[in-house]
Parts: sequence; C-alpha cells; structure tokens
Amino acid sequence: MTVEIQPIRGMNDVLPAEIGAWQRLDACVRELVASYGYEEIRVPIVEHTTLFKRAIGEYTDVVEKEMYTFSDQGGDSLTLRPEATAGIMRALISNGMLRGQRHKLWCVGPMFRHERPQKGRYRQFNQLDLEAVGLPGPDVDAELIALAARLWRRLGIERVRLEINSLGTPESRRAYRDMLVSYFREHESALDSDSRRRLEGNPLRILDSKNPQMHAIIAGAPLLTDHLDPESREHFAALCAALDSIGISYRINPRLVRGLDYYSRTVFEWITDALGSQDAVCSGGRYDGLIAQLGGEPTPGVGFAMGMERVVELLVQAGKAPPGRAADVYVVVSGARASAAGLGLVERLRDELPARRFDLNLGGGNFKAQFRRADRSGAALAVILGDDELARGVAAVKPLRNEAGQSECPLPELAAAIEAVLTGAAAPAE
RNA sequence: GUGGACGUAGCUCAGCUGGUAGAGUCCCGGGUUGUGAUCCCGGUUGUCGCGGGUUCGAGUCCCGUCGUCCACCCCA
Repeated sequence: MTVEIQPIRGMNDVLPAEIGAWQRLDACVRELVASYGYEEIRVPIVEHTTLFKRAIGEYTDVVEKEMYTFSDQGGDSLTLRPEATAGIMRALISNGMLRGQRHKLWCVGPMFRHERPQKGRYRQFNQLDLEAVGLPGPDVDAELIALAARLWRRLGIERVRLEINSLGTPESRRAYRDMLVSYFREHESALDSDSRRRLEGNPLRILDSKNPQMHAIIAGAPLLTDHLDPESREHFAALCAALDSIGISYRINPRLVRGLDYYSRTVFEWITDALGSQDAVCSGGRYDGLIAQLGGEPTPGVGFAMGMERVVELLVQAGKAPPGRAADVYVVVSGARASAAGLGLVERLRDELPARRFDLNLGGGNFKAQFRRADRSGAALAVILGDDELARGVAAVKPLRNEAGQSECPLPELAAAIEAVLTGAAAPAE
C-alpha cells in the first residue's frame, strides 16, 4: 500500500451522518433571504491580492498573516478569499451595477484563513453573507438584524445574544483614536505586551483585550459612543429605536470593534456561550466608504457574515439537527430469477411512487444478511421477492417497525399496497 | 505564531513501575435448508501516528516530527 494522503489541516469533510443539519440550514436560509427580497450572487473564490489588502486593510491580522496567497503561472498575486464582502463589492463595480442603484444580495460559500484550527475555527469554512448596497440606513441596518433574529427563531437556536455599537464616521473615529492613544500612553507602564504592540497599529483593539489585568485601565478609557459625530449619533439612536419597536433585545457594547478596517457607523455581533472561545456566530456592520475606496461610485453599504460551521454546531447542540432521511422500503431479493427481476420491479415502483425512497438490496447476500441490512437502513417496510414469489406473481410485504404480520400482494397492486401501509404507519395511533 | 492534553483494530477504548498487543462494536458465517433489532457459537482486521535514541528487550522511557483537540491570539 502506498502512503496515505492526509487531509489538509483545518479543512474538513462533511459526512453523510452530518449532512442533515447542513441541508436544514441551507433550506432555511434560502427561504428566509427570499422572504426579505435578497437575491443570490455568486462570485469567484480567488481574487487579486490587492483587492483584499485595500478592502480589509493592510495592517489587519487577516491580511498580514492569514491569507492563502500565491502566484499563478502568469506571475499575478492571487488570494483565496478570506471573506466575501470585498469580492461582492468588486463584482458590483466590475459589472457597472452602482450609479445610484440599490442591491440586496446574499452569497454562501467557502472562505479561507490560515489560522491554527480549534473548535469553531477552520482554515476552510463557510459563510453566509448578506449585503445591502445603496441604502444609507438605519432602517436597513435594523431589518438585517431582524433577518438574523428570525433565522435563529426558525432554526430553534436560543443561545445567541446581540451586541451593537457605532464606530462613527472615519473622521470621528480618527479623532477618537487620537484621544485613546494619548490615554493609553499615560498608562503605558500598565499595558501588557499585546496592548503596547496594538498602540501603534490598531489601538481600538486594545479595548477588547481578554486580559483581566487590563480591565481597570480599559474601563477608564474614553468611550467611542461618547465621541461620535452628530449624524452617527442620530443614526445609532434610530437603529436602537427600530430594534426596540420590533422587540429585538440587544446590548450596547461600546467596546465592540471590528477586525476589518472597512466598517463605519453600525457594527453588530451575535455571540454565543456555547462554542468555547470562538463566540461570534454572525457579525457585520456598515461600510459606507468601502466601495469608493475600491474605485467605485461612492455608495453606502451594510452587511453581515455568518459562520455556517458555528451555526451547524449550535443546531446540533440544540438537538435540532435532523438525521438523514431513511429509506421507506428495503427490497430483499433471493434466487437467481428474482434477483434478476428485482431491478426492473423497483424501477417500476419508483415510477409509480416517485416520492418514496426505495433501497434495493445490491451485492447479494443471504436472507439473514439482507434483513439485517433492511433493519439498519431504517426502512419502515421490507418487500421480499424470491423465486417462489416471482413464480406466483406476488411479493411479500413485511412491516419492520411494528408487530403487524407479513402479507402477500400481487405484483400489479404492489405500489398501491406499499403506499397504503406507509401512510397508515405514518398516521398517529388512534 | 505560543502553550497544554492526546495519537493502540474501520469505530470507541483498555494495556500497572519496560518482557514482543486486548475488549466492546462493526463486518462475515453458522445456530434458524427463506426473515432483521435480542441471544448463543465461530471468523477476519493492527507497520501501537512517523523517524531516531536508550535497553538484552520499547505500545510503555528520551529526543524530534506530523496530526487531533482545547486555550492564547484572531475572528465567522
């Protein structure tokens, strides 16, 4: 045997045993986004590296150390997308879709970040992305949050809560940033090494340090919410009022900042206590300057990204992950003639009962083995076709999940008999 | 990138202070010449993650390496 090929670290297979939760989430999402008037868009997984550098920010962790970047045969620097917003905005620009138009878009697919894998964090992971472009808000901000809230409700996920904040405009944020830097400089001796490093690059990130020794200093720092420009303050107040009016509870977290540079004004995050340290399930915000920054017609935008693996994990934990649907009928065949006739019989049954699932015994096996497989398949019913039955033009029908006895049925009436037993079995007991 | 725990049969795991591997499950056959889940009997399955080292002898000790999980970090 040759040496076994390893899977790539942090890139997982979704096996049939787990697929039920994914399919449920997928179906739920498609129905939901349609009911809010969002349209699907599909964009490439690979883009020019400069797109992400310009959109996300050169000095963010994602760009600095997490991107899968490579040169193609022509020498261009390409990158596997670490997030979806940049590519979608690029698509709007490339296809001339701006010029004052509005777009409500959704997109789902794999993202790639080279991080050390742990629970809820993988190198290839799937995100659901929603983007509303051309709408300045705050009404659309509120609706987007309501959409996410409705998804949790429909999926039966309860262990999530909402935090919101406003980052203001780039100008007000810059002014606040200067205040923050001078505050932390006064207390520089008390800062840990991480925070000192951030003081240069991204001082806002000091605010969500998890180091308990930093809490006192952070608590004394000026608050972003106290230094917003008047328009942003008004925008944020209107968002809060809209959420109040539709009964969505939230917590204002003045220290909620984002790791991607393009955000402005509204930011929000749905967090959970059920996933260990990867607690963000869905997060997003407004990016009014991004499109102009990428060379497009200046257009406001707001959106969020949801980590599908994390949602699936919450579904599983909540016991809302349905098992894969089992077969309805397992067909047992025995003897040379009956085995040969089995395929044709089951093909006919599939014509007559297209909604039912038939599992024909393949690969032979004696009766004992075939019934064992029938049992393990989860089928409600076994249909038995032996040479003896075939000669008499009948098949035996045996319920596998109750004590009702086995009966025989002429082949032309078999489909009707199967349907009758299955619907009878599905009906609640009187 | 840093730290901790762990890698033994397809799967879940046992294997005490070193003496050349074991259970359950799964799968297959039989008990039941054509009837599953239960029960009984039998059978197949291992480069003990990989590479070095110590030793008469290593699954067990040491070093390295790869992987998994968790935390830091980061984020969805």
